[in-house]
Amino acid sequence: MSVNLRQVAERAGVSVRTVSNVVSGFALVAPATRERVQRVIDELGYKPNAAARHLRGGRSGLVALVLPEMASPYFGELAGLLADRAEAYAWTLLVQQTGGDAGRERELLDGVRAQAVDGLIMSPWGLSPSDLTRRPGSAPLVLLGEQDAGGLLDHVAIDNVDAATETTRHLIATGRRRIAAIGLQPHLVNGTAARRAEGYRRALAEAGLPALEVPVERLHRADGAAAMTRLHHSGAEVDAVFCFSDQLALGALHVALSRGLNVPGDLAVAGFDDIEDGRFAHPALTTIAPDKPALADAALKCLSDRLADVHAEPKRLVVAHRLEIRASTAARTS
Amino acid sequence: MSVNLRQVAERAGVSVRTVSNVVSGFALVAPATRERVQRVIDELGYKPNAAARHLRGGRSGLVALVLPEMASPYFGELAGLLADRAEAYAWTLLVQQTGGDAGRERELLDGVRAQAVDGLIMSPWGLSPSDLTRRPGSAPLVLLGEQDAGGLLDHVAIDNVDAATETTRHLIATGRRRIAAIGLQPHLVNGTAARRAEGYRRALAEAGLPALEVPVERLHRADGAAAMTRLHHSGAEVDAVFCFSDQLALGALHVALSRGLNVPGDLAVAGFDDIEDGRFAHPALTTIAPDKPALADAALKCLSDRLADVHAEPKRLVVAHRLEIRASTAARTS
DNA sequence: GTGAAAGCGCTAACAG
DNA sequence: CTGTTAGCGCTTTCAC
Repeated sequence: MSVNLRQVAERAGVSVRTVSNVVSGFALVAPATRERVQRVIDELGYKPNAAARHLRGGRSGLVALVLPEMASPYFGELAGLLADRAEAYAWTLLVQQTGGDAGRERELLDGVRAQAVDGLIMSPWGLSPSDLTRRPGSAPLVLLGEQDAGGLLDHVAIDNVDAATETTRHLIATGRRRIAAIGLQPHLVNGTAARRAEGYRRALAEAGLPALEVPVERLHRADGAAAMTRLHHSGAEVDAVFCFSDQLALGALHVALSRGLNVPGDLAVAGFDDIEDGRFAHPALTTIAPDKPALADAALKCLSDRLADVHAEPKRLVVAHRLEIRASTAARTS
Repeated sequence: MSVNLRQVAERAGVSVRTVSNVVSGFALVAPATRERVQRVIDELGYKPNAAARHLRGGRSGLVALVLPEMASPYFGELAGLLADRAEAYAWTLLVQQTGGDAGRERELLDGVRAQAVDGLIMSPWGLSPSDLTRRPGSAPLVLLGEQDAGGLLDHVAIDNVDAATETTRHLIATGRRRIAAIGLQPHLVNGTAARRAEGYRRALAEAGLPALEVPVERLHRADGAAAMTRLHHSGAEVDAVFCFSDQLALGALHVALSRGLNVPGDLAVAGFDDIEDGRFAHPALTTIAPDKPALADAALKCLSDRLADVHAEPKRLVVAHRLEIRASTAARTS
């Protein structure tokens, strides 16, 4: 078994209290004592027991990250950033996947783990904001994504309406007139797709252009491909598609290229999220680039603030985004 | 604060022992008592305290996943599979990133967290197998990837030499004669790239063809792009590139297409890992598809077996792979 | 500056 | 079948 405080204390000829002081570094200890104790700690390879600290102090040093899926490039990047930056708060990240399922989200929110972590960072798809406010006493929760919970929950996100408006305006500015949107998810309560659709419609309305919206089941490449195929079969003449995620856009792009379309000549394609794939696609994908490091920092900071003051006013943090214009939406040279 | 055993016991008019029995379900409890206690548990919303259980029982229900980076599609997919399947073992996954850095790997392996988890699943890049065997008493470790630790460590992997041989033979069979390999990492002790290079050389030797190896710094798309650019500038005439990861291949593909090359007409491109990107690239990427679900299952099973018997003989588990032939290496129609 | 001891919530050995 | 209780390793209050 591993070494404990008492063994270190005995060996160093001091009490456990003193060893504890040396380890935590807070209380005053005579320099000579401190050095002697430290030597014994190194010698014995003493490591404080996390379970005992947790039990005693009520803090585990663990933060749960609850995501629809880690394999998605967007969430993968975000998880990586969060894991790295969590270190500044002495937190370790624990990841749990929901598949976007409401039942599973509920389960993870109410489960044993939710009480054993210092906080949760979650990107809900299935649960509505009002569902999310109804939770028995588990750890503080910070949401990723715009969630209209009537100011009752902390959340961090970009301004999706604005980003979508900007993207659609860009497509219009490059001379496109028949612009389809791929990515509405009518079956989800999650408002992100709805907000992007709102921005899309707004820009089209400004220009007096008609909207053409193609719903999808999920947000994978295959869904983008299927939507593009449906769009094609519908006979709709389209000169641009705005996809609500880069994955959808890459799927759509794949189908367009396979059908022999010239992108951006015949069809412009824009995405959302700025995943690495999109930068190396051919043509490279125009996209909305959220400031992901800022998003990760904001989420952690928000959680940290909440822990410091449980009764503070819930925050709504908006992080920056940037329209990243690449080859897939270049203006037609006609 | 939250409810504990004692409060449930008092309310139900039984001892903590009985409540504990009801919760764990192991010991015998009279049906009437069980029901009464269960009702109080539900009423009070009692949830067992993970810290106390951990302290008492020595098991945290946590498994650390130590990876170079979560944002990489391959590791993202694997992490997702592991997180899902860990549930069958009642484990929650905790993820830590190393960036492939040896110091960081050491740190995570020896740190406090490594003692507070039931086990670790790790994909080492910086530490050599012999480094990995030198560990003070932390939790059991299962390695991902072929690690020649002289049979001292549990590890699960595909047969990299075989997979690379197969891929190279395929390129030769489609009529390619000047086949470059992109992805050696001479600065890393990790043997994976070396094994793939071995398979590549073997197949070339069989056919009496020369090898042309391009090293890379890391395994991102940008590195593949840089390698392809260097290859081009070197003036080497090449009709196929075998990249040791799909990310490298996608970077190389991007550069090739940007230079106006026809893929697969002028140049065949093959990758490794079967990430979703590759399937939707244009042309779709030929690749080695490891059986990732099997890999995840094997790693968890291996860890579970190790926990059950600390002194069992270390295992070397080999999971299946399949050469997935797609458009990027189609035979030339000349 | 340092020691003694209580107690966080749980499990399981011991008693009945 | 159920009650009582020691103790997992740590922090911290209280004494000295």
